[in-house]
Amino acid sequence: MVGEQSPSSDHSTAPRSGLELTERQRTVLRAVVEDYVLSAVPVGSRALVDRYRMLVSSATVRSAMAELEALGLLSHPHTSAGRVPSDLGYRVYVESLMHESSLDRADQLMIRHQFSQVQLTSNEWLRLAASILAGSTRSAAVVTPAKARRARFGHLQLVELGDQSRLAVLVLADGNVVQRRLEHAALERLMAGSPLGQAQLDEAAAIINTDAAGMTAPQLRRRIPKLSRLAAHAADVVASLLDDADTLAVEEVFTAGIGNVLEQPEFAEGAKLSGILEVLQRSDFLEQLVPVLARRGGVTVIIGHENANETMHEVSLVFAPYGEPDRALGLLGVLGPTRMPYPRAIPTVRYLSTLMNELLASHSGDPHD
Amino acid sequence: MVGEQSPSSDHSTAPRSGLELTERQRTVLRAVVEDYVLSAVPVGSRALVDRYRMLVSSATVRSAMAELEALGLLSHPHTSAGRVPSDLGYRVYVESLMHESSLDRADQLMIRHQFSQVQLTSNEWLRLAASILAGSTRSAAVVTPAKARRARFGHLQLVELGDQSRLAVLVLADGNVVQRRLEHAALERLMAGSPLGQAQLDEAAAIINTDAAGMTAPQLRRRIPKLSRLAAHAADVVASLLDDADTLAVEEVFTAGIGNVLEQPEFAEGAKLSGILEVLQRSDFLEQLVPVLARRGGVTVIIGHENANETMHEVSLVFAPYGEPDRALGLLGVLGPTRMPYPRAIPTVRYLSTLMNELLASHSGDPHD
DNA sequence: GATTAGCACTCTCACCCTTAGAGTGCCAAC
DNA sequence: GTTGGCACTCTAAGGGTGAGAGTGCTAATC
Repeated sequence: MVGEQSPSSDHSTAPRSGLELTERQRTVLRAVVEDYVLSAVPVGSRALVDRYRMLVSSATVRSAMAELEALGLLSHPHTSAGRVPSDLGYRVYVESLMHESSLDRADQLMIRHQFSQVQLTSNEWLRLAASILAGSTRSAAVVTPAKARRARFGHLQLVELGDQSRLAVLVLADGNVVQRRLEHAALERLMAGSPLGQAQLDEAAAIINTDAAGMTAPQLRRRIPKLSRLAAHAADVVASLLDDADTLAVEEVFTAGIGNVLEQPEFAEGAKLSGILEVLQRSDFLEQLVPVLARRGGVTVIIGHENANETMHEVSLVFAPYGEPDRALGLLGVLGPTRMPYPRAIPTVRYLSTLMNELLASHSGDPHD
Repeated sequence: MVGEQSPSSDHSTAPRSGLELTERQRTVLRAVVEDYVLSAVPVGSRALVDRYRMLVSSATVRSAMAELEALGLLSHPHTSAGRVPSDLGYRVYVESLMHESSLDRADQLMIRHQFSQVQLTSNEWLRLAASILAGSTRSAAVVTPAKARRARFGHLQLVELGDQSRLAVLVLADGNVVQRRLEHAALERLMAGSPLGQAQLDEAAAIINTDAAGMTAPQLRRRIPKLSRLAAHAADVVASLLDDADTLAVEEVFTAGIGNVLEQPEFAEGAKLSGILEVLQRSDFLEQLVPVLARRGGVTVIIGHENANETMHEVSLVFAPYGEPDRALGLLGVLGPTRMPYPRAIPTVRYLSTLMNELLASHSGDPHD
């Protein structure tokens, strides 16, 4: 897996396995990739010369293709078919051949505008992000909410509701909000039947708020014995809410544009995609991706077999983290066939990740769960 | 569109367009439907006699088939192919031919158990419902959150957070919770720079809480001029939160098991499904379904062309509402090819809808948004 | 009168063959 | 190093054929 940081970044930092291509080979490889991405049809030497107005004969291109095939960058569906890029071919293209522009100013504005229309308070903005990504790249998009690897206590509020029940609202350190309606009976029993007023609830919350700042669930549990009865009960509730936040993990995945991928000829038989969708919904797949993406930062491209999961061997991912590594971290990106318009997908993912960073920062810890 | 209420309900209440079938025709139609649902292959007279140990000859079955075809219940892909049920054929089958059993006791327990594992506080339980539905029917499942058609005020709490910002937590009359972090500057400006303490926030909230019970956004807005400056500002925030709750509407749709449908031969070319997925994501489609399902109550089956939307002409829906009509109403159901195992899908959808009703009622208005 | 056996007929599907065309690889010439 | 030429290969599309499944009809049977 190799990625890159920004349009101006040095793509050559990646392990290149000592590949030194001639200028001609580079030109041919680039042309093959770009033609194939557009047409989905294996591309022959003749067609290449015609379409890209090359000043050499098809025979010359043919020999360059043969060299590239020997290097493992192109392959042959069968003897008399044109060439198709291999995963490694796409890799080299992404690393050093692609003309990558940043996103159109107009597109940027349009995207920004759409975000301005929606409240960051709900999950809607993640849905929006997925839908923008999918529309703009014509691939399937995936977005996970930004949350801390380990939920930490931020602030607790116990709210007396009109109907006699209570609501615990827990703001996590990463800005997410978890809430739970408390059973009437349980609390009441603790107080030997005497009804609890908002005042007592506030008192219990205040104890926890000063005591538990930044704590994880186990840390908080260790403190429980030292607390008063009411506060201990509240702490117990909080600890279990923290557990919830931990286990939910990356369960919530927003996808969009699956139809785009279904339309691609490589997935003409729909059954191919069904396994991939399943993997995507399984929490472990994206979860394993989090540390990798976080460490690399910026956009990471994973092409076909580079994917650890075998089911994903026929697709490419273009992903980026957003949020802050030690605070709340989410993922976003697109999934498509390896024959993906990388020069379009990469800047779009990059722009959206920086934009979402920005939104997250400006609303500093805005709840969106 | 015709549905039915419970396993013991009278299916014959539905408009039958005066169809009177002989016993033989009924047997043959039932066999054709059940065979075709399993095999996905047009079924011929001979195969039917063999597989269902009918005590008549294939010629007899043939003439019954011809009669059924004349009635529009079966059709012929081409002259020398077997018969395939028409949408109307499925309709009659669902109405009066199907042996519908309620869900296995074991299945019921398993489903119940899975729900006991998950907090009803988050959207996770809707996701779970979708995933159970999809797994149990091997179709695609769709679940929308239960919410009131028109959001009404329930209870407001303004929370002073540790980091100087504030959180407005609004509990709707239907039990859903909406929240928004308030911009620091805006509130402060109103108070001419003097910092707001929790006491003042509580005061503002208290005014609204006594004043605005059960109000919709426009109703609340009409009251704003009569309120104090701080309370008016709070009311403004609440009104906009109510707006949010209204417009989000059915936007949030949980789907699962799309892969199941992709595996069906009728969707072998994935492109067919892409349009359907799109329609499903469009809010208006499910939204239009809400009143229909609510009015009918119980399970509603919509087969192929019975679907108002043309894109959906090749699929069937088995849907039911859950929640309370005038309070919070959600939808759940499955989507699959018209060749769907109705005797399995219908009881599953029915059981899940009653179960979710039960859960919703026992947690009476439990927040799950 | 319903049921059935028999039979001619129809249509698809799988198979094979053939051909056109695209593309390759190689080699000798430039 | 590049190129034109050429033999070779392989696919994809088209057409023909036969087997098989299924139908509809009719005349005979119960």
